[in-house]
Amino acid sequence: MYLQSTLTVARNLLGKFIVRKWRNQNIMGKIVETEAYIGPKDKASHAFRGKITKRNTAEYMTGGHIYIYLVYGMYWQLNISTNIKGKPECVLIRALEPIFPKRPKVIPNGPGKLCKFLKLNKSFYGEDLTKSKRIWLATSISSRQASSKRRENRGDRIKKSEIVVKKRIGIDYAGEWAKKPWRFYLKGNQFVSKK
DNA sequence: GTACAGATTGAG
DNA sequence: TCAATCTGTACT
Repeated sequence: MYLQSTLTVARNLLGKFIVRKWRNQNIMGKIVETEAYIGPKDKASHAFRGKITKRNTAEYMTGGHIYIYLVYGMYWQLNISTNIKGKPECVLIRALEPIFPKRPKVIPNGPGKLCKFLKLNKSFYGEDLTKSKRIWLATSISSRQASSKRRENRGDRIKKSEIVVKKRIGIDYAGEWAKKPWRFYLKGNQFVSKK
């Protein structure tokens, strides 16, 4: 799943569910927006030119690990490493559609707010999504909590025509790379970030 | 030790 | 349009 090319994974993640166990309840959201970062060639990647720092080592991990870091001193960014060990590629999760709670205080319609919604912080750095007991991915949701929207919650049924491809956000400094169409989101979904 | 950028956000 | 806010990194 996570070992394929980053662009493929970024696409495949759309419509999947993130489940986060927190205080005896499962916070859930459907992924509606992702971006691909493909180092070392990608200037917008933290691993541009193969740079290895303390901050970005998780990006080099084998697919399925969490790469989380702080930007602007305030906001966490949730990434999932992709491809094999040693390839600094990852997918940034930019927005979720809240499933539970359905009307959260913080709406996860942006990468910073998404981490607030899921109660994520540095303690998740390098977490293995395939093994973790506190956060994992699901392709569909069978829980009662999501039953009212069961029809929309078929995470594995995203059609190609429902995916919009655009250039990435907030990386104008990356020149040519900023124009790459490596941002994916679900057409018409109200929780996709703006700008 | 200091300087400074930064994959954002919400208020104005 | 713009400032808040702070960690990691690259310097001295």
